[in-house]
Amino acid sequence: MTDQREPGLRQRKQAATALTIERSAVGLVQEHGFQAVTVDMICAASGVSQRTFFNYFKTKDQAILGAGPGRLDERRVREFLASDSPDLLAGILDLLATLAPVGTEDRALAADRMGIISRTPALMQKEIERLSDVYEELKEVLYLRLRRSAPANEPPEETRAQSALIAHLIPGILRFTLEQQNSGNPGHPHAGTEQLLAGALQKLLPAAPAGETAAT
Amino acid sequence: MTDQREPGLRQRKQAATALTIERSAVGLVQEHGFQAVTVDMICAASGVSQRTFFNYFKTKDQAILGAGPGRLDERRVREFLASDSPDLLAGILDLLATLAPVGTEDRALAADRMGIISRTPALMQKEIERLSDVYEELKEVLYLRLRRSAPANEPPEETRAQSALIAHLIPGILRFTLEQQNSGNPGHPHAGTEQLLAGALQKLLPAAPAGETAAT
DNA sequence: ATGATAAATTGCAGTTACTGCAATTTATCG
DNA sequence: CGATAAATTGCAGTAACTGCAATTTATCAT
Repeated sequence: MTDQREPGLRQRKQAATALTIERSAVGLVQEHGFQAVTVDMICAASGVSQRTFFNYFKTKDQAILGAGPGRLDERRVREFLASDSPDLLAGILDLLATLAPVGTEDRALAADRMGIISRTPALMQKEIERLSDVYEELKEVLYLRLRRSAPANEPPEETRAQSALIAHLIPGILRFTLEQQNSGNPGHPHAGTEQLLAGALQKLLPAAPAGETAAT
Repeated sequence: MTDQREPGLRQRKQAATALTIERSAVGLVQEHGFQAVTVDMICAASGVSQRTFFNYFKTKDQAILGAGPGRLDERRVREFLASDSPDLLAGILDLLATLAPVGTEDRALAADRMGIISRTPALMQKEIERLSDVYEELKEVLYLRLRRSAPANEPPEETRAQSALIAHLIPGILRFTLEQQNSGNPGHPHAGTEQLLAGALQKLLPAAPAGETAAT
């Protein structure tokens, strides 16, 4: 196991430049719009060479959206798994909210990020794409959670498929809530989404019996 | 109104080269994989200059995935709107199936396309992205259809939101079904998705009453 | 058929994102 | 302080894509 006791001047500097680059990127996008910002502009604003830029971030998008851990927050996951609340959706959204626009760093940056993401369709697209990396994990977590509340006669296979399906549904829901809160009434966060979803799905599905678990 | 009575040698040639390019693209991807195929390769295989390539297709992806009309098939839409089947999901999937991998052209190409798309995650991503253009339309169609079956006391606003939500959900469902039919049992197309969805959503939502339309 | 006209094809140069490699700077540690 | 390894950088190159000006090619009136 490689130790990581002391922060070290080196690491500190590295973290600093990473932050500088991200801030420059977000700032420039705020000022000029996503399209108009080039990597060279970000480099100039950050005082690093283009090559160094790409040492820090694999893509331009990553610098703007933040490196962001491709993992769910452990503590939240545990809470979610332990929770007995029937409102799964809220739990899931909460789970994702932590990592969506936030990295591990400062608040202002995260807020700015959130702003430009929800204001720029192209960026929202990318952000949701970026989030896809988490779905694998979400699927697993979901499976664990679903198994608890699943009836005994339900084959694990089905529960698994359901987890996968729900995980796939999440980006859409996310996108929808973002879109809603962006256009029209910017007041309430994602209140009512569940009701909406409930109503919508009752119409979507053939019979949707409320007490029977399909055992075809 | 600009007339389009005669096909014209010109238009014919144009359609031909478009097809040639698409076929070359798909063929090359089949042979070398998506990553390894460059625009220049496609151009060489099609006997056109790179500039011409980009006159026909805005992006490399478009050549591989097909230009595909960003619109739903009129006839199908009408059928869908007229239908009384409670199985909305099936209807929607059917609606989308027509345009998903198919353009207006030949079968073999469409089949090959379908193959490489479902085999290449990156391409599936792009394909679903490409489909997003249709969601606006789908949302509208959905609204029209939903309004019919909606209870009288439901505000149109809510129906509208529901349509939007469902439209956003579709890519996820599509992705799921593709994933399912790709891995594991390649037998049945998208059978059981509805049951799965029903089960999953009963768990997703808080109470999900089966007779009441939420009127918060 | 023939030449004028407009459209399509092409070449060329340029921009932007991104990569590999080799050289140089810089932090770290004995 | 000097050796070592890591980070930064420059440079050259690839690949997608765009604009513009020149050229080819289909179309159409004569």
